Amino acid sequence: MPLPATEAPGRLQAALASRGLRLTRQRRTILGVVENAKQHLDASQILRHAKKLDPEIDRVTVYRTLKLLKRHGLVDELDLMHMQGEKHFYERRPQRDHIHMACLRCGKIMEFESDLFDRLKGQIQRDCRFHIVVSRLEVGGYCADCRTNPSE
Amino acid sequence: MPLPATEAPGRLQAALASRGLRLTRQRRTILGVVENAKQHLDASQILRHAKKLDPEIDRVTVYRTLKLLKRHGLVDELDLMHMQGEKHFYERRPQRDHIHMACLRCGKIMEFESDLFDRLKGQIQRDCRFHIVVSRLEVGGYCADCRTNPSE
DNA sequence: CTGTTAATGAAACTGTGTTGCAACAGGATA
DNA sequence: TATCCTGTTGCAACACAGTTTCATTAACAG
Repeated sequence: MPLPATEAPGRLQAALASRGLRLTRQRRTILGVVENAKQHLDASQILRHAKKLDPEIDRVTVYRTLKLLKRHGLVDELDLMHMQGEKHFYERRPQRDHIHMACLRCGKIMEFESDLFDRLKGQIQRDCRFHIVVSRLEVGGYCADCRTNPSE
Repeated sequence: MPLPATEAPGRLQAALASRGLRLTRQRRTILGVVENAKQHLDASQILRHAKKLDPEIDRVTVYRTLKLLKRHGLVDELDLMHMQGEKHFYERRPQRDHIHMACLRCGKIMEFESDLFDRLKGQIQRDCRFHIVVSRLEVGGYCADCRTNPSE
């Protein structure tokens, strides 16, 4: 469940256009799907949603568009600890990075922002003289519900 | 490049045995390969190394053994930011978690331990009442060498 | 409107990882 | 050391995410 979108819709479209990339019908559709998603979607889910809006869209176009968005830093790719096979999930890159927590029992995905995380990234950049472009912190474990109701 | 192993060799074998799992010839071979690896290896590299020691070994056995080690928390699975396709890399689980930094230009993988990382995980466990079983922090960006010698 | 050029769709292909099953071997027991 | 039970192996076939090739189509600049 991505954190609530606090920015105007169409931000991805605007970002692509400002980089001189062609805004095709298919790209608009896929961008809309990613932008308005209520959960993290994988490529095949994105294709399924996009096909409802435009039945002609092909899965290759979905893969190519996701690759493009990733390369431009407009979406982040997640593994969510590979709980459901090897697929990848996508979300619009947020203003502030967050951590993904995956419950190994109920499969729920939670997000968490933390100053410590921001400070840790600052430390990496300083101490290792490493310029961070993308970061991903995922943890697997057991959520509060599954710890208190292990019988359910 | 995994941090230097500070423990006696054969730790993985001992750990498997203590859990009552069968120590077959093939498992000994694969455990040895993982334990003595100088870099992070993926499944096909582990198979190649294992085949040199035991040409009869099958790739399916490698996959099954890695799955077993992962399930028992004896090895960690890494993605290393998917810089070389979708394969996974493996390393013996260290006493203390570390961060993996992948240079997007030269492909080098660096490791880094940090108190802030330990504190961040503590915060997650407390604030989210989430019991962490496995964690993975990977960052992609540009290393010191590639920042100072962008022309090479 | 037109031309250039990038994007698309369709099919075939890669490569990683999995499954079903008959044959085999670890290791506990006597 | 021989025997048995049961987990493990090897093989072949499979599943599936993601990529490549290339002919066709459509953005959008002029």
